[in-house]
Amino acid sequence: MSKKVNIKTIAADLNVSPSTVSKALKDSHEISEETRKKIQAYAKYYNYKPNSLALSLRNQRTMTLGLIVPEIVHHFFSRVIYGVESVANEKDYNLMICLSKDNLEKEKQNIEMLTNGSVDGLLVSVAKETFEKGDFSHFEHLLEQGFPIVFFDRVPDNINTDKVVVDDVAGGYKATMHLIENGLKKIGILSTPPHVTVGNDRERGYRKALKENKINIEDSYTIHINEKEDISQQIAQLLKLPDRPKGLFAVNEKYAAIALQEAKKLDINIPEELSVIGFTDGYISKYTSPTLTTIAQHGYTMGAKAAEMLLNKLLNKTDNSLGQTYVISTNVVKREST
Amino acid sequence: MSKKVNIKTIAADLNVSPSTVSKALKDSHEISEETRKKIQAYAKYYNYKPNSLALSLRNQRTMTLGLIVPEIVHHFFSRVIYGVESVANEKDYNLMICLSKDNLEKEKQNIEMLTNGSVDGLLVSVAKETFEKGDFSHFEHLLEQGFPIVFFDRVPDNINTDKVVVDDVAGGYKATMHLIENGLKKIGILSTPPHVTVGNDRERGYRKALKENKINIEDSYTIHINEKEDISQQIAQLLKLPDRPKGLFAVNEKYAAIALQEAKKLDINIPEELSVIGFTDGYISKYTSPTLTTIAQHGYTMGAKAAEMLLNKLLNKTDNSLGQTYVISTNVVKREST
DNA sequence: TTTTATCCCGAAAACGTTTTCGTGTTGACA
DNA sequence: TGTCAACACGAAAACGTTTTCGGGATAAAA
Repeated sequence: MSKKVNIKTIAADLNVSPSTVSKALKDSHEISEETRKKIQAYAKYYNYKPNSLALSLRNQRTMTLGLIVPEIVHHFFSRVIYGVESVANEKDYNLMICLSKDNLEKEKQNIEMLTNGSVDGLLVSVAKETFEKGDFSHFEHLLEQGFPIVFFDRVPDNINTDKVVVDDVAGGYKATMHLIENGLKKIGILSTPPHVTVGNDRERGYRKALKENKINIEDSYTIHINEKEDISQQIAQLLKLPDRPKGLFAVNEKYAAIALQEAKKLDINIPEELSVIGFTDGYISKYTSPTLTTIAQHGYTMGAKAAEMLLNKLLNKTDNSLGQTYVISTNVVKREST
Repeated sequence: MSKKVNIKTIAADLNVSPSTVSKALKDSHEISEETRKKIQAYAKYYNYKPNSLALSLRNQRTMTLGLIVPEIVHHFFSRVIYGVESVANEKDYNLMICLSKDNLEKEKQNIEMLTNGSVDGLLVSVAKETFEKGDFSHFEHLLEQGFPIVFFDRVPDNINTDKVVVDDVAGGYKATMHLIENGLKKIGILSTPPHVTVGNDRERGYRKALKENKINIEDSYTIHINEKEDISQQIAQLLKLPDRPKGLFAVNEKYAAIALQEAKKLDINIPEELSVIGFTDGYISKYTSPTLTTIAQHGYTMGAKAAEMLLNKLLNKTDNSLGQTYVISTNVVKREST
């Protein structure tokens, strides 16, 4: 069990001062070649590595970014993390990932933890509960202090800060247009309850597309899924309508996949009798049968962009760019279900 | 933009010494009630929070755990992370998550980063490339220094250390037995190349089950998928065999899902003409049609257990438990595909 | 021989904490 | 009035770095 060395122990062992060791290790010209070589050899042999805590304390920066996501067991967020990690690593920044579990209290705890010196900046996607309760005080507090922070995907509406989002309205519009362009007119939507902004926005896009094409909006074609109850059954109801839709836009991948399953049970052929389009570039879509056409959300890009914005704030001290919003555009990924 | 306060600024503002402030904030009896109240009120008002860097440096522990995973865009690892996070949080530990991207060099970098004081202990699932190249020196080094570390899932074989794994051989055995118990005799396997240990182990379980039931092992029924080429096609070949198997064990979820797709293309009814069983409690299995029977791998449990073992090492200084291995058992989750 | 420049190196402060050990003041008591 | 305990607080060291500044030694120049 070889002991852990640090600058002071090296200094003691070699009968020099800590300052000399520090300088020697950075190839300072102040140190004679002889001592320099000696110290470097010793450091290498004993595998000296500077303590990052001490460095952070001294330099007043940690070279790590904080990342708060509601969930990690979710393909989209995994992609985001991947994107963040890639650009952070390129600039020698590390990541500290925390889960809020869509819980306000946990989110506050995370914020507190991370902002007590552990990280230089923060990337956050806000918890559902935070939206429901409308309590953004923890973020406002941070912004007052000028703490660098960038929101992504689920962003607070009425806070003026940097954010990167996907254009959900346009996404819903594109999805619906895709169905319309395939000659469909009777188009249903599987959406979320109205307080979930992403679902709501996508639904707005859906309505916009229908209106523009002068298609009547049939109320019974809109289902607001209640996740507390049996999802399959709610979807089946739509499919059992006497005059059921020929096209179906699901605001997320899960609803789309379940719709596929239910259609199969009811012997509805896809895409001949029913076209289905989902949302999110997830895991599932590629492996359902038929494979699912979806709207790609570009999680990787979103993470990368958010990290880039944050790093810009950290590196260019010129804080002119206040309250920028970057919008990631979506696109249709055509597969077998339409 | 309210300034950030710390003990020294509080001390200066209140005309007391830093030590007094520190003690007052911890309700020390050494401090008079009057000063104590005053300091606490001030701290609360200015929202003082101790700097965790300084604390870590001082206490020589960071209260954070390092976690290195090969991939995050993978449902199984997401579950593991979730498990780790849950037990770590319960003990007031934080998480620092790094991705090795199945890359040896990146793994080494991560190790370096994390072990320079940033974390108190390490949880790691080893990168594929590390196995291929057989270079475990970075881990051995750490173990020599007595650095607390627990491996999970993909663990080095010839290093004596703490690990938690799933019993892959037994899993493969159970999967095959499930098919046999359904009356099947002609059973194929979709496996990985032999150097991937998990695939290899599962295949061993498969062979064991066949042997025990005196079923002849048909070589053409074993496919070692080469991921560099078209996976669908390789699987289709097996299904196009004149005397094709009636049961199919896929060593991971992806292969199983693709097999389903290919079977559909060939108009093979599932499960009537072909039963398929996968491995891993992933995302996909629930949303394919038919839904997939799989072997549940219990990622959450694995993460939780690994974290528990590591925390035990950290908290109970009694380091008697050297080289423990905890095995997580698998079980069949029956769905529609069998 | 004295001045000056150059070369090497060390002391000390700083980052923000905690904790041990003093120490000055007060009041009680002999 | 002198002694002693109790009380309330401060100084300093420590965690592991980096950096500024100063200074001793040597050699070259005056």
